[in-house]
Amino acid sequence: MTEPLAPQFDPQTIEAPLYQWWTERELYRVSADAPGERYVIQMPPPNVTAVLHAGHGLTYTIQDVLTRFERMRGAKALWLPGTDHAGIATQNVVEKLLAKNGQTRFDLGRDAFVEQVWQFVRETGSTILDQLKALGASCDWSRTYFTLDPALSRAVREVFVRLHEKGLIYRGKYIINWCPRCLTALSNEEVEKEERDGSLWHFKYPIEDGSGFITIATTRPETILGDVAIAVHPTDERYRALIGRNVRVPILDRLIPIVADDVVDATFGTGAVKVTPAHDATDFEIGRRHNLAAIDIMTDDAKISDAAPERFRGLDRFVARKRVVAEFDQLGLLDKIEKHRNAVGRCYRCDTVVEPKLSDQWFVKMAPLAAPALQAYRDGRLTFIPEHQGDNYATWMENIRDWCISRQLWWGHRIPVWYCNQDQAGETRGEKRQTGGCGNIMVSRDTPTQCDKCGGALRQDDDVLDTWFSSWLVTFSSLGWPDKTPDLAAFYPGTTMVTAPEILFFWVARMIMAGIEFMGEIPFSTIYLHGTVRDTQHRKMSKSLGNGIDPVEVINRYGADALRYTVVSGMSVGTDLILDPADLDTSFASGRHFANKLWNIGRFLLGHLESGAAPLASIDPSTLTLADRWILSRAHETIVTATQHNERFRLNEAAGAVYHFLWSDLADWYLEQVKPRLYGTQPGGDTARAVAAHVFDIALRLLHPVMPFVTETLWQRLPNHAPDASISLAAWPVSTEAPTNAGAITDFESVQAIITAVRVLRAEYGVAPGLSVNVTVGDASKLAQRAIDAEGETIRRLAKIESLSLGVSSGPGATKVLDDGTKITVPLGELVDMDKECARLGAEATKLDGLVVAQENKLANEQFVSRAPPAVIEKEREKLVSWRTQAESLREQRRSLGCAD
RNA sequence: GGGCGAAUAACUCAGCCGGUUAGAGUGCCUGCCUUACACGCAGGAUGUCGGGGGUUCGAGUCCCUCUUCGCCCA
Repeated sequence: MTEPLAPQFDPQTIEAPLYQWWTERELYRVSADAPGERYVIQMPPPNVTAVLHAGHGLTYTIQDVLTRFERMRGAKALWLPGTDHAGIATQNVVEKLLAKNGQTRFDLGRDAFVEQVWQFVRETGSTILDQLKALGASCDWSRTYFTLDPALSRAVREVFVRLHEKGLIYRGKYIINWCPRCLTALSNEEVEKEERDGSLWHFKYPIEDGSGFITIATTRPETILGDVAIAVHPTDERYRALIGRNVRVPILDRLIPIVADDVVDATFGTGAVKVTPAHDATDFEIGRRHNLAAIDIMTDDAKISDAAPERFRGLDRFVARKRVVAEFDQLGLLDKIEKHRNAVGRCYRCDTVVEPKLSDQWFVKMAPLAAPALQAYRDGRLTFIPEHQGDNYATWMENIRDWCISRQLWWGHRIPVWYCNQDQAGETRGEKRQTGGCGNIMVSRDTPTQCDKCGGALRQDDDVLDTWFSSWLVTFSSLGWPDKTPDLAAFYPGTTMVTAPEILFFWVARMIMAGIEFMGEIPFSTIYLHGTVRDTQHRKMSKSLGNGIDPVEVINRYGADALRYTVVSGMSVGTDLILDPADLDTSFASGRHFANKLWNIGRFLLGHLESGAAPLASIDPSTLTLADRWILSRAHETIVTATQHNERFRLNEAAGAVYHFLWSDLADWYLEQVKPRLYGTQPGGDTARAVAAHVFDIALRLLHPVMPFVTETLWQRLPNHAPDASISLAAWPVSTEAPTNAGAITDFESVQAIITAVRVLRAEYGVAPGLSVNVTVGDASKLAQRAIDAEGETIRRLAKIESLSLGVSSGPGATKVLDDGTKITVPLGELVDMDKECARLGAEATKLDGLVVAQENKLANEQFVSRAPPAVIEKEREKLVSWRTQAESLREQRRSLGCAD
């Protein structure tokens, strides 16, 4: 793996072979008995049919960074991958394929259809995993699971049976969210609410005795066909006298009562509402309280059913809505139509308007599971990042509702319930199910062959379980549960959960409940909810909007490292990541540029290390130059910063610190300083090589979690480690600041200040880059003198100085005053425009005078001096001294130039 | 309707426990093909820190309020 570096950085040629090398050597495979403290991240399993999108790119990069960081710190780090069978999504994909041939799943039949889905999954299921590999994901692939694997399916059944035994699973008729296109129930979380402009229709219902009308308001007129009552608030004076009387539903000629119920909002509409128990959750509750019938007026595909008068039957719900309105209008009973904004629920998979529908479904009673999960948060055992997400979690837990877990799909874990009856497959959903046989219902871990009561034939429930009913178990089902495996002991509970906030309730909250219920322990202690990838209009990236970014394309163009760095550095805790899908070049510029820079730093440095480098420890400290001591100090500062930020999930700050160290400190300053020693035009080459190799090694390690490919490529070519070692298993750097380096930072900063001052003056007066200048340093502070003593040669070279002398300059020159009052003067002779120079110095002096006055007032303020901490006061005093000195120095320079006041 | 978040340079964003002459990347301007890198080097310009009020010796940072935008829940 150590061919010479190509002159041009080409991520394509290094990344794929490197990943293969990591995989072949099984570097990220973790066994239960591996040494180290456990660190476990469960990968949120992508849908098995998914292809990588920008959101995946973000979340999986973060997870990989954290895993690689902890692995280098010596942890037994496991990032556990898998894929999700994704019931509705996958079934929809295959149904669409069938539709191309004019077929539906019903044409194939259940078994053939499911087999077809399996075949599809086998063909395409590894796509996203391959894409993850291109991203550089260091997961333990040997553990990859699929939620429909036999082992995980066994866990699903075990959980269903256990919950049933505890009385936490029940079957019941409730209003559920029904998708008339997918023909299945949806959980509350699977329904997306969307505010839209709609109408609020006011209809008049005649009172039975002909004494008048009562007017109701509704947003869904078609449901009038299922009306069984009118409800008003019991304290509503307007309607009090009418309670208990009957009204006639005009277009149905149905007589219904007026009832009083607390849930009616007297301020909404007319204060009187129609009650349709079969098509509205609130109405259902009212119906129960008042013993009202529930008339289901819709078929599964949202057409009007036989329960309605013949002229409505078979109409689409929205056609029926118009028809109902028209009929009221004809009868003169349409009071008015108001504009009304209301939230309509839509299927999160196909965007069809969801129909609240009365149906037989399986539910999990959630309150008993939620209580300990809420307690875990209250006790501080769960940490949310950002912190405020915890409140979201708590609110949801406090108001938890039962979970509808049955889905009328074919792709998924079939519900482990068997009915002893004569009814054959076909008309088996909910209310149409007839009970024959002995009526026994069996809930079983195994697949029973006959009724355990009468020995009769059994029929399994047709429905499958909600996809999340398997994914809420993965923190332990992926480790062998319900068996007590060594893996389970070694890797449960995990450590960190990293995911998008939108699946906090879908998945994260439920995993916590499942973990407590079945393992007796929360499954992870930290939940990092990162932001969302959005376009420049802050819209979520989505297929339908066509505003997505394809990470694979980005990787092909700029490399995974560039993608990863851009994503990590652009994302801080609690904020979204905005990228421009129309301009990938610009969006990924920072990562692209940095990867290239790093490559070239490596090319340069490694080119000078071919004959090896001595370990730093073997170098005589007295041979270290100021620059050496400075870069070593900076390296140690960077270690501390990067480590702390990574620990606090501030990955952007950590990456930024290393970026600055590599680019600004190492490349712009240290490598420039060290060149003569490397070239051999100055002595001290061994020391220079040792220091350079040492700090570069540190920087590569610090950067490795974010940019695994470039860092590995360069690191392997560094001397002083085993030839077949991988940086991904190298130790995370530890800061051990050498005492000899004390003060190196301030001293070298003075070197930088002197060089910069000369460069500024050169630029200001347009001195040709090739031309050397003379420089005099006046009023040199001790600091400046030390800097010149230590790095005079560097100053001369980097600022292109012919002669550098201490003392007062003679003749006209251009001057810069440093923070400590040191005057840097370039005598430029006739090049200097005296008026301009006087004005420039004057402007700077004036600006400083302002600062000085403000600072004097501050320090004269009794309140400040008595109340501010001593350290702050000391700092402010130093500032005042510095500003005064500078101002004085500038004025002095003006006098010497003979500037007019 | 309830809850939460955001508003800082032209753009995308940092700024952590209140004390910096308010930073980075990109873009822009000037000059450089200095044999690691033009995906580069050197220098530069640009800010009522959304408005108003308050707390404090001191506010981009804390509190209140208004405006605008976004998210979640009903």
